Amino acid sequence: MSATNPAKSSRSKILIVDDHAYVRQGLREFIGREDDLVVCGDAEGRTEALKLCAEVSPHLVLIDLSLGGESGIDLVKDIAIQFPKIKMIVLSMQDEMLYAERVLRVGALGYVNKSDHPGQLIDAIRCVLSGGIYASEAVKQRIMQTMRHVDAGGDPIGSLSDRELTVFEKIGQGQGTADIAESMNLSIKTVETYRSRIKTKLGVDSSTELLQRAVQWILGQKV
Amino acid sequence: MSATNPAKSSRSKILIVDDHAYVRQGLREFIGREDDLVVCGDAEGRTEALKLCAEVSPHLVLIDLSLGGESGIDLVKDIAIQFPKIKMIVLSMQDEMLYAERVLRVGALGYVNKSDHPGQLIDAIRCVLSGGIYASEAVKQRIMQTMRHVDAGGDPIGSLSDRELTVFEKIGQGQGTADIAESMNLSIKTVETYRSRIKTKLGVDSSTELLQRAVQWILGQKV
DNA sequence: CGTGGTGTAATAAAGTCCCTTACAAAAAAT
DNA sequence: ATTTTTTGTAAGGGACTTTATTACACCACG
Repeated sequence: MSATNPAKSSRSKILIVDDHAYVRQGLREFIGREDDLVVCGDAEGRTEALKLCAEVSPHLVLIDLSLGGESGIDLVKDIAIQFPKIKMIVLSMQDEMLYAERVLRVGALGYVNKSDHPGQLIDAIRCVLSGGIYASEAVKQRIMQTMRHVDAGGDPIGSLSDRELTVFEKIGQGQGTADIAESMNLSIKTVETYRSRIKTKLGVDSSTELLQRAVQWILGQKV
Repeated sequence: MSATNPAKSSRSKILIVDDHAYVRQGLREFIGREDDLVVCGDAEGRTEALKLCAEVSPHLVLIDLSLGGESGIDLVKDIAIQFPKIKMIVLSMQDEMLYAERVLRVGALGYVNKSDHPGQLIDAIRCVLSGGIYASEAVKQRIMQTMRHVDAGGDPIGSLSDRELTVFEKIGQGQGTADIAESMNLSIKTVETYRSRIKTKLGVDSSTELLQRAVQWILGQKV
């Protein structure tokens, strides 16, 4: 059978998950143009996606991170557990860095930005289908940078020392350096040292980013 | 000529502006299925959109609010001034009343949510093309309410001016003052002024709190 | 026994924040 | 129709924060 029509039988089945009908339609179009790929279904939300994974056994699922209300990350986790053979690529319109690491850690094999050229998505799909991991240069570098300071554990926040973690939490609660120093009975200078060590460990450059990460962490890191 | 083929000559020309290729493609599909409408072009950003308005004179422009870096509101303003006859509908993925009001005030005639059923968009297009103004019940009610007493008692974020809101969003994305100044082509000093006006309007004292609020707003606007 | 991470803190230069002022254009109020 | 307020833009200057670099004692791990 495969000998009769290798082209058709080797088409890889892609499932699309996005909460916007327009995006689903657009993705169908772009993917449908490739003759080694075929869209085998689309889902608006998580339950529908899981149902289709079971029914059509896609080779790869394309997941939008912001599934209106629901969290795309949860879907990634669910699929990783329930269907370990299905590969996943996450599509996001958010600022890369924030989510790329998380998403790759919980089981996705690729991360593509929605505003990238559609050709990149196709490249990513082929790359992941043939056993690779796909991420932009920037993301890869960032991950390397973070990994450098982390021992196999995964979560860079786990590598913070006790005092560093305390400071990190207080930062996330909106306290400034002076407040923290006071509440911990330390010199401002000491708190500054912790801040800079935290920044190094998390691979963060600016104080704004540090605060952003801390606030997110405090808000339940559930994205 | 028009007698020979009335159906074709009366098709209304629609221009699509969205920064995501997938959404543009999806919209093309959905709109193309209607036989009284035709997509006469699509643009990724503001300059391209304005160029196409001049070249193809669309009857209606469909504008995505979040044009990656740029602000969709500015585009609406530009088109309203340069092409007063072209009608506009704004598509947004935020289910925010906040944007609807702004956008209708600066010249759009319709506001549709991206996660609504595509049929609603088609309804909105027909409604606007035949001289109406389209907004969901909720939006209409909210506008009435706001018009009655413009004091923004409920949502202080609603009292931010357009530029202030843009800055607020960028703050929430983790951009620092210098980054924002650069991306908006403003002086750092100007951005600082917006920051302090935002702080006054939101009743926030420190920059840490400001960032915290902005991050929360960005991460789902309902924490 | 030294090597490295942790807890503490300082100095100095660069940068940011905050308050104040300014002024033109647009919008709202009177 | 004119006055007042808001918006968009920007600067000056003092206070404060951040960043980079250095220091040193302490404890633990190999």
